[in-house]
Amino acid sequence: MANSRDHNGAMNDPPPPAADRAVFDNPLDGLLGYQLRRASTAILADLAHSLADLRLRPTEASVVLLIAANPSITQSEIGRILGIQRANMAPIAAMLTERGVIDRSRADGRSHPLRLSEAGRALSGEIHARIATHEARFLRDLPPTERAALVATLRQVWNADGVGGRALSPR
Amino acid sequence: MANSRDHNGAMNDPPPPAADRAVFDNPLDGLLGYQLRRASTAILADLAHSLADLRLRPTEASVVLLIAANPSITQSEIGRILGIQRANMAPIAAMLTERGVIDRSRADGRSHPLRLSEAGRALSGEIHARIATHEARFLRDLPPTERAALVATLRQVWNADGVGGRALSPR
DNA sequence: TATTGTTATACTCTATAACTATA
DNA sequence: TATAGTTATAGAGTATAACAATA
Repeated sequence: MANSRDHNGAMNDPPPPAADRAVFDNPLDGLLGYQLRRASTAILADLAHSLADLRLRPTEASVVLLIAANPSITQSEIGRILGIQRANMAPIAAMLTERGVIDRSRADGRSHPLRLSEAGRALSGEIHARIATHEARFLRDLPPTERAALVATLRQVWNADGVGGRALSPR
Repeated sequence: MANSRDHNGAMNDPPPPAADRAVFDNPLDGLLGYQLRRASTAILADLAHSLADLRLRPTEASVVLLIAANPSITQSEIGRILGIQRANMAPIAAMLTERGVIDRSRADGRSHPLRLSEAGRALSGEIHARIATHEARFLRDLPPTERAALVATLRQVWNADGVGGRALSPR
């Protein structure tokens, strides 16, 4: 995966020709969308690897953490917060229930408040630990002040509904 | 990283509790991986929408731009640069050839240098224009100095092979 | 032996439509 | 009528294994 030798400190100077082997120009290198995709897939793959022996995928682990922080939250609410369709939450909730990670009370007849079981709380703690180690791998080369700024800027990028309040890509 | 109310270094404070409706805590909000995934999926969906009437998906458009910038590049080389498996490049190159976007010479017997056709160059120009507009939508709220810094920081995140030179998630 | 291109296949995430049962 | 949960299905990106042709 690592080929492009470039790090151009500031913007996008093309990398200096190497003379001994072919050098290619990557016109995507200065694009936010490209860098987001590459960074996101790299960190996601590493997270998947970090969680693999827990038999949890990143999405599933994120659901566990959200339930841990919000006992009695419903599937639909989780989906709205994490950007997961209701339809895609169903098999995740079913799997976590079947594994004994969550308890599904029945409050309403249609709403099912979700809570972690005892085992689920232990699992949640383990997920936290894995994620902390995982994140540190990617953040260790960034000055601490830049870390928070990066996260905050990213939050601003996808939460930007625009100055006029209109949403981007209103699917 | 637990679930405290979150630390955003400077920028977005969490929205003030509304008192009339339930407020949930998102323990993922301070995580780099989470913010990367949300930002990446948002911008990717917008890009897909921006390219839809060209009948190009983001990946395909990125291949066109890379060929435009590097005439005679091979499929394998494109894959190495963009992080696309050789196996996944094949149907993309076949489709672009069938549509008359690229010309495949046969240099080698096994290497096929790719070049844009006349129509391909026009398409490449259109892609550039679409992407410029698209990127501007997500960057317009960021001070210009922060834009380049953000892109450079993201590049650093996924290109960080670590201080010791070992690669992250070496699949 | 190594590389290019290819086919087949599978997994994850995402998306929509349609259904039920409740409210 | 609107919402919660579910099922079925499809699209897109990514991944591996295996093969033929070529170097």
